[in-house]
Amino acid sequence: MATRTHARAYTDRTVRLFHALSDGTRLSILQRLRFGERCVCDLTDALDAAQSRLSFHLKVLKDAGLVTDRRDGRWMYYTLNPETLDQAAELIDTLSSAPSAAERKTGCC
Amino acid sequence: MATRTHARAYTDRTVRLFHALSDGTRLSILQRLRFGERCVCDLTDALDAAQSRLSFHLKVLKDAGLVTDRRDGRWMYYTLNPETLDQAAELIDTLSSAPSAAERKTGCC
DNA sequence: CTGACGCATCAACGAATCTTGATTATGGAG
DNA sequence: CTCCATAATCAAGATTCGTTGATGCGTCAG
Repeated sequence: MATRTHARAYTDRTVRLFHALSDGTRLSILQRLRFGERCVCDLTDALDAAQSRLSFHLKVLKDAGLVTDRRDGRWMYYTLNPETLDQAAELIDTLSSAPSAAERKTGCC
Repeated sequence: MATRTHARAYTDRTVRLFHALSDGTRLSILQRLRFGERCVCDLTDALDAAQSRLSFHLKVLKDAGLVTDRRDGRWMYYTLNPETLDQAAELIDTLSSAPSAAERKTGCC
């Protein structure tokens, strides 16, 4: 059933999103990016972390849609993606909200 | 330094919170709990999952503060904890908000 | 008391995740 | 072209996580 597939993809995306937020290094990166665009070298200095480590975490954040990147010469600049953050907040709001009439009718989920 | 310790504990708590949200089974549990209190047996039926598996995930959710439990006879009832969900939403809002004047003054983090 | 039920906990295993150091790819400087 | 800087990717190892089946603990019924 198509809706099943969609539900699956929806869940996968949500899982990836919260997984990306569930790591200290990645949260530190996001905190830094609140102050604006940063290149990887800025972050290695600020967080005192190896370059390959940051590349790894930046990829996780990017795959989750939490950041976007841009190349300028030999530098890669990373920026927060507020859209995805908003979606994350929405997902949480949904969890703490009462089920709709339609949801109550169909039982659940 | 005390503030360092506090910052560490704060980060740990945040990491645990989002980690708890980054699993399909746990998200399904939370979805069910939106409809109200449920015992473990309800959830094993609804999610078609082994009992020990649900116990494991419920513990993760409880340790993160996302649910609370209550014993009634031989049944354990689990309930959503909206406070923690609100905190999660706040954490995300902070990430997507512009840094305060004080934050900009002290550089960052 | 005894047996059954509901659930938590444990041990063991495979899978996923994170870190580190080395290698590769890309772009700019000389 | 050659060399250096920046960053992505890879391989290997350590750690954490999730699942399963077995065991233990508390509670109720008979």
